[in-house]
Order: sequence, then C-alpha cells, then structure tokens
Amino acid sequence: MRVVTRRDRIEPRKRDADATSAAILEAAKSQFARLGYDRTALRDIAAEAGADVALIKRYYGGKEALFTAALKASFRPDLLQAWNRQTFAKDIAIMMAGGAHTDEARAHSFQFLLRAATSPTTAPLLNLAIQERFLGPIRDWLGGDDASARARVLAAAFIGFLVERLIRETPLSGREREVFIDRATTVFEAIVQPDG
Amino acid sequence: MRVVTRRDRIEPRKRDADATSAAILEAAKSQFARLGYDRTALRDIAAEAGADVALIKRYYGGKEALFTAALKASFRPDLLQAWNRQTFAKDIAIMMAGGAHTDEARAHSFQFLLRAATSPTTAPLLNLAIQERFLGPIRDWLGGDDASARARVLAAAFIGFLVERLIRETPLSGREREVFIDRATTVFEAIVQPDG
DNA sequence: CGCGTAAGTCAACGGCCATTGACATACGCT
DNA sequence: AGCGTATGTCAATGGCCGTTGACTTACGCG
Repeated sequence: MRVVTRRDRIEPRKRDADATSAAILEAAKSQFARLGYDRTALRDIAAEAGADVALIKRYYGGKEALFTAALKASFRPDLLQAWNRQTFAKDIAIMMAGGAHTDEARAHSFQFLLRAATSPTTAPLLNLAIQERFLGPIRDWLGGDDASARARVLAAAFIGFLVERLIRETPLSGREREVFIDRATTVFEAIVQPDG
Repeated sequence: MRVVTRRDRIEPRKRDADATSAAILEAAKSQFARLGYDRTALRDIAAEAGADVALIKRYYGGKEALFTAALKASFRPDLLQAWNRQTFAKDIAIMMAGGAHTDEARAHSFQFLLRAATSPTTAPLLNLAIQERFLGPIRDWLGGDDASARARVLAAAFIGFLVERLIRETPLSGREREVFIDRATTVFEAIVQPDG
C-alpha cells in the first residue's frame, strides 16, 4: 500500500533544475513528515515529485542531506519573534489549546519535527536545527541570566504542548479548555520569569 | 558501529524456553527503546539475548508481535503511581536533566513509549497509549478538580521534556543544569498544584 | 543549423534484513 | 538406556532500498 500523490501531470514539466529540485524538496517534506526518516523511500519521494531517484542524488547528494534540507525548509523560526512579551504566556497557551482555526501548515511542520526527534539517525540533525533556529533565537529573546538553560526549558515545554495538541483527539471546550489555558499560561510564565 | 552488549556467557544457557524468550524480550525492550522500531534488527536482539533469530519467530511470531510484547512489558502503568507526591516535581526535573544519579531505566522506558507513539508503524497504538495508559493514570494520580485538563498539561510538559532529553547531545552540567532543573521543577509544581 | 552541456532516464549493484524451513542436539520421560 | 520432542542452529531466499554510473534527450547558444 504505497500512497503516492502523483500530480496529474499529463505533460511532464519542462526541463528546469530549479523547479524539479523544488518539487523534490516539497515531496520530501511531505513524506518525511508523514512517515518519518526510516520509512520514507527516496523512490517514493521521486515519484511524488515526478522526478527520478538519480536526480535526488544530483541535487541533494543523498538521503540525509535531503532530510536536512527538508528540515530547514520546514522549520519556521519566526514563531516566537513576533510575540508580545507581556501577553506571550497567555497567547501561547491559547494557541496550544487550539480551536477552530488551527494552523495546519504549522502543525504539519511540527509533526515533521516530532518524527525527526524520534529517529536516532535524525536526532542529531534535528538538534542542530533546533540549536540554530530555535534555542538561539529564544535565548536572545529571553535575555538575562541563564538564558540558555531557560531557553531549553521553554523549548521543551513548547514542543510538548505542540505534540499534545497534535495528538489530541477531541477539541477542548468549556471549563476544561479554560483550565487548560490557565495552567499552560502559568507554566509559560514560570519559564519566562527572569528571576529563578 | 553495532553496539551489542552480549553478556559474557561462556557457557550457554541451559535449554529453557522460558528463560530464552524472557531474554529475548529484555533485549527487545532495550534495543527498541534505544533505536526505535525501524532501526532495530532482530539479529541484534537475538545476539544480545544470546539466542538465534529463528527463536524470535518461534516464540513471538515476528517483529511486530515482538514489538507489541516489548511495549506491553515496558508499559508500566504504575510508573507514575510510584512517584512521591511531595518530591515529584523535582524528581521529574532531575530525570529530565539526565546525567548522574538519574533513573536511567525509568527514562528509558518512557523513551520507549515516545518512540512507539511516534512511529507510524505503531500509530494505532498512539491513541490507546496516550489516552488510556497515560492520560488516564495521570488524571487519577492528580485527582481533584479539573484533573482531566491538568492531566493534559502535565502530559504535554512531560512529553516535551522527554523529547528535549531525547535529542539533547551534550549533557547538562554545572550551573546550566541547576537552572534547568530549577525551572523544570517550577513548571511541574505549577501543574500539579491542586488550586489554580 | 549543429553542438555542447545541463537535465533527465535507466538498470544494476551491493547491502541489509525479516522470514522460513530443514537440520542438529540436548533434555526428560519411560 | 533409548527415544521422542522441545529447543536451538544454520543457511538460503526474496524483497527493499540507497547509491551509482552510463546512457539519452532536450534546450539554448554561437
């Protein structure tokens, strides 16, 4: 049972290295996020991209390199930057509570992250990406003493809530939702506090 | 680089189906937790157990069945129950920090769960695992009002720290470790508090 | 209009792995 | 002791996959 959403492309794409490599990257993001590193076959990525396996080698070098590229492309570091420092904790809590208008693309990118985290092969790659694009920015954003350790804690909580949201079956509502938001707010406030 | 901790067993175990299958299960727990489903080879499990691959088939049927068995064996619902309510927050924080004096076995078993929950192969187990065997026990353990919502928050934080621990490369030490533990303790305390 | 090169295709290689069935052997029962 | 069966061993099979190099084709430049 191999699900390959090959775009209905009767006429193949004109020869275009950029378009092809982009299509490959897109397919890679999709498949890696859905199946994880190990269970994703380059042949399938190529098929979904309407390209040949050999082109993956040519454009990206190999599986790991492609994964890294897909990881970078999926990882949006602008998550925290825009947040208001005053309302930050509550904003995040509400976002984690979720609701009707959830950002699918964002959830998707974090699904990718989670899958990456749980494969020993990709964990180092993910760690690198988190260092550069997540921990670093958060640390700077937090500022103050021990920003590094606090950034780790924040990142951990952040990831955890995202995962919880990702795997949640029934949407939160009513009092349960309120309590959830309340507690989550407290958690994030506790982390952001400059003093221990 | 295949790490196989073959017990120094000069003389092979006496013929004993129970002992052998138990050894296989133990090795399976270890390897699956460390490497995840896909990257674990039955040959390695067999080697670690001091047994032959064919016996895995005989005693467990196949890889997936063995994984399921290992999962059940690893799944200790009493993991949380055993925690001291007073020191719980700090205990978890220390466990998440890792390093010396941490309960590696316990962290280990939780990583197993995490891998299991995020492996597409075992995806059907995800809902069951999280809902019945994680959220449920936590809720009961917490007790009090709004235990359900608070259990969600606790689970989220728990998973997040677990992921962070999983992908961390360099062990925490010195002041960074202390601050990390401190903050994490605060987080878990905030969650467990009965009153909002 | 040729022609060089980038873009794309094809097939095979080698490795790894789960599975399997045939075979060997030790244990325990009579 | 002899024998049957549970236990353990071995090697082969077939499939999947990443990688690779040689081959073909289209594009665009002079």
